[in-house]
Amino acid sequence: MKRVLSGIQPSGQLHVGNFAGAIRQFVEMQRDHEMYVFVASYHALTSTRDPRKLSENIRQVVIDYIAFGLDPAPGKVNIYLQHDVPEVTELCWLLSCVCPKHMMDKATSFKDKVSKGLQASIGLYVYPILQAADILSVDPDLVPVGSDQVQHVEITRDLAMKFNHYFGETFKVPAHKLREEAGTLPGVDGQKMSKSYGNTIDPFMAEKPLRKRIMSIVTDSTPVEDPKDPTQCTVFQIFRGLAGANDPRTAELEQRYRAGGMGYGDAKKALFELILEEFGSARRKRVELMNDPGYIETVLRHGAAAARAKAREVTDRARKACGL
RNA sequence: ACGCCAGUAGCUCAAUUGGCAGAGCAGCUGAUUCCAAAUCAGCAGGUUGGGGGUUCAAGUCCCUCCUGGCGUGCCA
Repeated sequence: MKRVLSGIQPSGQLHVGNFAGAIRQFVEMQRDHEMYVFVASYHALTSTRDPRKLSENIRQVVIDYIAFGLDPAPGKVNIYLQHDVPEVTELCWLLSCVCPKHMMDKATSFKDKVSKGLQASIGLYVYPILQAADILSVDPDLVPVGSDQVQHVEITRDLAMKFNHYFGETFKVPAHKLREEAGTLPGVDGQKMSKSYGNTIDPFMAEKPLRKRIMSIVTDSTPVEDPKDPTQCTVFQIFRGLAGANDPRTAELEQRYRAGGMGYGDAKKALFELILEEFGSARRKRVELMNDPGYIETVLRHGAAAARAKAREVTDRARKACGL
């Protein structure tokens, strides 16, 4: 069984774009993979200075992932907090010492963030090394990522190979697995759905605001009676992204677009119903989980124990290899 | 460590010799619309970075601290 590692950012409310883009694939992968999923709490510190909010977000993202269907039962998915595995920071240091500075200078995510006006701490700068440590700490076979993260996995591979070259075979060099980008959804304004654009749809919202949110999706002004091109419509793209391209409901909605006589208001109602249906069990589960903090703690404790056992092995290997 | 510049609504910025803290955008509510967009009407938004002082009156002047940017120096 292949081992898979993935990290998630505790960046506040998740949205249906996250689900279609990544979470759903984790849920599918858990059937036939050994999975390690961690909350990137150290990484989060590169961009937040609000302790209360950070700890809230960390807890919430765990709840939301489980609500979405990640199964934290022993032997299924190991969910843990990054800072519960301090070995990661030691690995980060060992890797830092084989990382040429120019490798970080070239990292596009750093350059992007700085050009957007984010304050550049050393932590943000060496972020890819910490990420390499996350990955290498559990000897994964695969690291599923979006296209924006491919470079970071390449850096991980480079650092692992460099370390192995200098100190002998130590790290398993992981492969990245590009996530299907078909999962990318537009937001209510038609741009890519992203928290930073403020255009997300949160499947856990109360029904009334949720409905309003969906109704506010930007459309063109084609009259009701005219046929419409579904591929040009944000509402349809979101619908298809959530229901699936091969789902009969998607085919039916597509027909109604092409036939004419259906207004965008109806399409939005269909999307609203779809979201309530698809996320109904997640919504209920989330309420249960929020009322059971003890359970979340247990999950995290088990996850941390499993991840830490792996991380110790790897760290021991690395220490010995470099002469410590 | 020292020096210079800056900090006003979520964002970008105004505010005359010290004289009622404002605008644009974003946001929210309503009208309109199949739903949106656009437009119109309305609403909300603030410890002017914190504290102290001068004054009848401080965003504005003085002191101090904090944060950020830039520069110089010092130590390793």
